[in-house]
Amino acid sequence: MAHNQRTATDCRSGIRCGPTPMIEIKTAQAWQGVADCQACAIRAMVLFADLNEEDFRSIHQPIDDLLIAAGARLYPEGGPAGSLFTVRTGTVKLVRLLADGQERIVRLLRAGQVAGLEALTTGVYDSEAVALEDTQVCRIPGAVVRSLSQRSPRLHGQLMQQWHGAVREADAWLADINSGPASRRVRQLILRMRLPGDPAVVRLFSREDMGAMTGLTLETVSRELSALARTGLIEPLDRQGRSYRICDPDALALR
Amino acid sequence: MAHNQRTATDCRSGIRCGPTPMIEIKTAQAWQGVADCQACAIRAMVLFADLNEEDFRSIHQPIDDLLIAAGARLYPEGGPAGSLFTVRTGTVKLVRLLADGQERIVRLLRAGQVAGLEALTTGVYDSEAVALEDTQVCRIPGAVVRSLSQRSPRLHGQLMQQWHGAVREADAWLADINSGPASRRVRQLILRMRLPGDPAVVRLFSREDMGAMTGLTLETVSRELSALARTGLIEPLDRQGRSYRICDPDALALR
DNA sequence: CGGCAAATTGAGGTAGATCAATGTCGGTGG
DNA sequence: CCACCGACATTGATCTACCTCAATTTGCCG
Repeated sequence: MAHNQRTATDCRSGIRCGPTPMIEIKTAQAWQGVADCQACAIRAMVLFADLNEEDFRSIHQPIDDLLIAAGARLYPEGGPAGSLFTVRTGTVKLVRLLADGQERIVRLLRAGQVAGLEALTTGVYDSEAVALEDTQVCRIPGAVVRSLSQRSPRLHGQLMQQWHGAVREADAWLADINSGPASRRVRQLILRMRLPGDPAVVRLFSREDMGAMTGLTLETVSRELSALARTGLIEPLDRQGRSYRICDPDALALR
Repeated sequence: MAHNQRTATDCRSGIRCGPTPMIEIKTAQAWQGVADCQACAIRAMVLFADLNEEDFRSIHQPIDDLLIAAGARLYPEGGPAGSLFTVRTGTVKLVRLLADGQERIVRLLRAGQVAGLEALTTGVYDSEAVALEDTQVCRIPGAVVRSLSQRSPRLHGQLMQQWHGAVREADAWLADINSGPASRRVRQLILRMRLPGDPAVVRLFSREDMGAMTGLTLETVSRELSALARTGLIEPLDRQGRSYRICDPDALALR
């Protein structure tokens, strides 16, 4: 692709707090928070899985529960990284701006993953984070995690796993959906975007975003999707091109 | 690129121990080892920078100093990850094998970086690691680092930095040298491969490896290099196409 | 000197980019 | 309720950057 100059969907608004904005969770209330988080989609916020009450008492900064509207930005590339964000529900894209103004989506984060781990080290966000749909996150000050991770071996282990997951994702992103012909890229992307609850269904994104993920133009992505639908490997479930039924997963996985 | 079927340089030999094979470093000798490592290229083995003698006494498994011959493999993709490897000198490529037999280089590791951090979590290597040139590494059992990292806050911090560096590298690999037209990819790769000691000189690799790094064919890489040399942005320093002088860094960096 | 591996260069074909038109959905206002 | 509008997906027609295939060239080593 000879870099298309179009810019991605506008993210005009900053962080927007939803119905339950800025819920402060600290000390005694923290247990409530943990209980909530353990209840929330599977592993979300596992970071704090085994902290004890004393640990929570030592937290002197607020942990906020935020609802990020679709298209809103969690933080900008190069911005000061004060907090990390555990994704509870929804999807976050990590975007890097190229020198020529193009945007490249380097990774997606979903429930249980953490955005902004940079807050633990350099203090500068390496990429922009934007919600792809309405998304719930917990905003945790980096200092909180840094100090707790010294004390709690299991938090320490969870951080390792988060980092490892990020590296794995990044490598897979390159090897799976940014390698080979257009058809393979789109097919791999589809397989990765299956709903955890129902693997026979995918929720996709704007063709522009899908292009920024695969390194293709939006037109090529659209054509490939149409071709897959025509061949019967997938079947549209709506008329906006966002949901598809996967009819033949094995055929999609072919090379 | 419609996936070229050629396979990468053969890595027939396994790990080969060089002139100083299997030097066991433990307990009392460990201090020697640390001293050596601090002397070795800049930050190599910073992982152990601030451990004390008691920490070293608690190491019950051998830490080996290995010399990996160019082309030899440290570990295979999917293999059991028992150890991690700090690179002291040389260059290691991390390779992922695609479904169609193609190989994709997802990252390079140089002095001060660590290969096989997976040994700290899943215990399975996510990618193959192969020395691109004669390379010195320290092989450290994952169990050693796991247990020490509980005790030493600074080792803990060093691990965070290593993970973060890996993610940054992976993202940059995608955004910088796997995006945009062929010329840009090759130029970005050149800029990244400058010698730390002399930023006006680059050491490159086989055109095949460079293709696996950029997602281009070896012919395209060769053509782009020739074009850059013809335009005077770079100048060959040998006749094997491995070393070049960078004449105009700013022009190389252009978009 | 001969043989091999790797780099370079050339000629032609093609996958995907580009430019452009049309179609579809959802919202808004009369 | 319908006409209009803007955003986005789809489809078509060309164009081109890169791949593919293939021939030379170059350097290295026995």
